[in-house]
Amino acid sequence: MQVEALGSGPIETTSPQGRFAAGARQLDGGTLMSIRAVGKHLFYHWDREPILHVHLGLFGRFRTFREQPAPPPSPNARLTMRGKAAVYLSGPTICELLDPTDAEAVVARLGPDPLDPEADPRRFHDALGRRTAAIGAALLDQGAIAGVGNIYRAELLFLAGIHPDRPANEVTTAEGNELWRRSVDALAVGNRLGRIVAVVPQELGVDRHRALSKSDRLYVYQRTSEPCRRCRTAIRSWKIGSRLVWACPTCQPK
DNA sequence: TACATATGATCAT
DNA sequence: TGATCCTATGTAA
Repeated sequence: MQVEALGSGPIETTSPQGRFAAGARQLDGGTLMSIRAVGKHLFYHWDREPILHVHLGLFGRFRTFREQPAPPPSPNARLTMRGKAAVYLSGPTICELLDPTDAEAVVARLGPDPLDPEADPRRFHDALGRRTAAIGAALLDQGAIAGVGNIYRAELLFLAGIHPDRPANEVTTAEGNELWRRSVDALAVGNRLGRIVAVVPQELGVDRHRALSKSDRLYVYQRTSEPCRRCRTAIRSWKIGSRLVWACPTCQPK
């Protein structure tokens, strides 16, 4: 957890790359109070405004160094935060400062987050009912459900036995409930383990907590032409929009 | 060294 | 739908 790692003292912030120089100057010397995650969006709350909003996107990455002294940041680090530990951010899609009102506006555009105990799954079901596009597209729409990405999309649809091309509004209530339930479970496991693990432990005799290879942790994602782990049918992949999706044609019939 | 690729999202057309 | 942004990594050449 970055809050604990950085500690309760003032944080020194810089932007070696320069693209967040003004923001880093504004944050410099502040104390980090808490970090809130909503879907893929992160909100850093300090002992003063504004709020730091970060979205890692496809390439973004945090590096945390607890040892003293920390190694120097890469020259293209967007933001460095140095307190008790050093945290370096590179390649984010979003790194900006927001007033609380604007931060709330970002959250308001997001669908329910399965990791949030207060999340209202009815908002997810309503969103599906309003969409005629494929359920495979709806699951990547952060306004329908927050936090699901391309890996979870493929794995959740496999777990729920739904073909990715099915129109979202033709997903039954039972299937929608199953999708939500699986999302809550799978994202919680991922959050706990720090990596995406979709396999159900009772199935396949797999222990989620063991150090499994990536392909051991998943059912369909990037397993094209490999046999389905349940029925041995070859996994297929195709594009929905611009992103590849994977599915078992037998376990997820049209 | 070069290129393809990647757990994402926005903008222009 | 396609181009674009951004960084790191693995594989091919």
